[in-house]
Amino acid sequence: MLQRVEALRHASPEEVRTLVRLGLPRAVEEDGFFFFQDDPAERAYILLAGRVKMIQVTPAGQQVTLRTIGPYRLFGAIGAVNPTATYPASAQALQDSLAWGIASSDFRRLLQNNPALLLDLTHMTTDYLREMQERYREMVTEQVEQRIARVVVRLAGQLGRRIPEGIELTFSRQDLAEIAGTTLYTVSRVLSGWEKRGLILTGRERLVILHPHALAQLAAGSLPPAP
Amino acid sequence: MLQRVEALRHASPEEVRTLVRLGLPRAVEEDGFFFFQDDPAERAYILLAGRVKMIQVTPAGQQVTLRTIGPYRLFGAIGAVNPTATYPASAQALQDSLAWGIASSDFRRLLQNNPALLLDLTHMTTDYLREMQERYREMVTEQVEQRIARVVVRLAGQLGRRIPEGIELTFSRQDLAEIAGTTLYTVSRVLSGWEKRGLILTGRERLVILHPHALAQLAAGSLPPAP
DNA sequence: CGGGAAATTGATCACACTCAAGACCAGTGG
DNA sequence: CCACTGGTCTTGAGTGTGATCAATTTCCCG
Repeated sequence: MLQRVEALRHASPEEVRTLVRLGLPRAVEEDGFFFFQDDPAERAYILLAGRVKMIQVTPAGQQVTLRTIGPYRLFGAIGAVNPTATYPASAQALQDSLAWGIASSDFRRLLQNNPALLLDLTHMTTDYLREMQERYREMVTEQVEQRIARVVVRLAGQLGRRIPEGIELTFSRQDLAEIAGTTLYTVSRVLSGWEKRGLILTGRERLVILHPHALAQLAAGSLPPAP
Repeated sequence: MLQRVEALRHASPEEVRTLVRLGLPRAVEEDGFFFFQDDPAERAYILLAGRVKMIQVTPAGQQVTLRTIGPYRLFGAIGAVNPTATYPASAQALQDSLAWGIASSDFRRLLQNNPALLLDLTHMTTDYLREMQERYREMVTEQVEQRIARVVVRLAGQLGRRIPEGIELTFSRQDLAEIAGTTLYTVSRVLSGWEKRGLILTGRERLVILHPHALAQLAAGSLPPAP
């Protein structure tokens, strides 16, 4: 099962067994938290089932979603590796979720003994860093509609389900707003506009992308926004 | 000289010598580029003198500054390590600058042979990632004045010079605007406001922080913005 | 001095946020 | 089976922040 985790591609079967032995499963129900921002980073997690979002909360209570995690992906690892030894964000379950937790000390020991694994982790980190840099630029320079399009396209690639009509996503307007850095009102208006134009179907906590290509053009800015 | 580079703390003297032998110096004058976004990442650099900004340019020509690099700091390394093998941003000299360039292949070989170095790089990357996540959240949730205050405080810590009156920074309004993700007009207005309030002195491509504490409060949001 | 870039300041405007009211929908219990 | 309830979503109206545009002014350096 853990072989499907891209972070463990270079782990030996024996090391995987060690991880299984040292780690322990942790189930969190919808809206529950695996850990909170600034808590001491005691464990790194591998998500086995469900969906988790990494968020930061401002003093004023506003939520910003940094990314969403799907099955077989690592989370909390930055905190586990970083010298500050605290989590930089909170991890909240979007659905009932199950993860495998590995103590940070075990995780670090594993990395020390296996440079290939450490290299993999570095690649994952730099990939994520690239993405954050891109999203930062997008946040600064692009308008809301384009940003929302980017979010939808990205989520479709990561967590979309193919159905006959197109690609289905299950996110509330609020979820999308927190990811795109806007309000649920704006998201609602934009999605309504797309539906009128025939690009998507919308529903409660659900949307179906009918024309992925058109959405991708919107995201890239090559298609003008609605009139 | 290269011992002062935090990325090489765990390099053996012999490895440092190897780097000196394998690398080559590269001087770039003000406004020149060390490399461009999306170019193949042929070298990683250590800045020896001057100042360099990492930027992304949008299709429309807008510039976003991701970070500024001071002496003895590494840049271009993410591109050199990442599997995509391209630079995620362009590196432009803010002043006449000198850097030591190391071929990516040599850099990767060094990391493979010395896991401690790789670990250091991982720490640097995760630190930077933390910072990007924070700045992303700030960009989404905070108002301009607060963001500009954050930029000024951060730059003061990294590149400020102590002078009798306070801390001196040499950045144009345009520079600050690109870092804070706003326009030079807004930066100008905000700085004028601070000067009227006696928090700073301003000049051409220059500002002096008289009351670091008050600015820090502005950055933290605990001091209300100007009326 | 004079040229040119940097900075200031005013006027205008648009995007998206805020607040408010109500419609819609899904699940629950009588 | 239907009414109720709570949460999600929609839509409208009003507003404010900060971008944009334009016109000077200031400053530095040659």
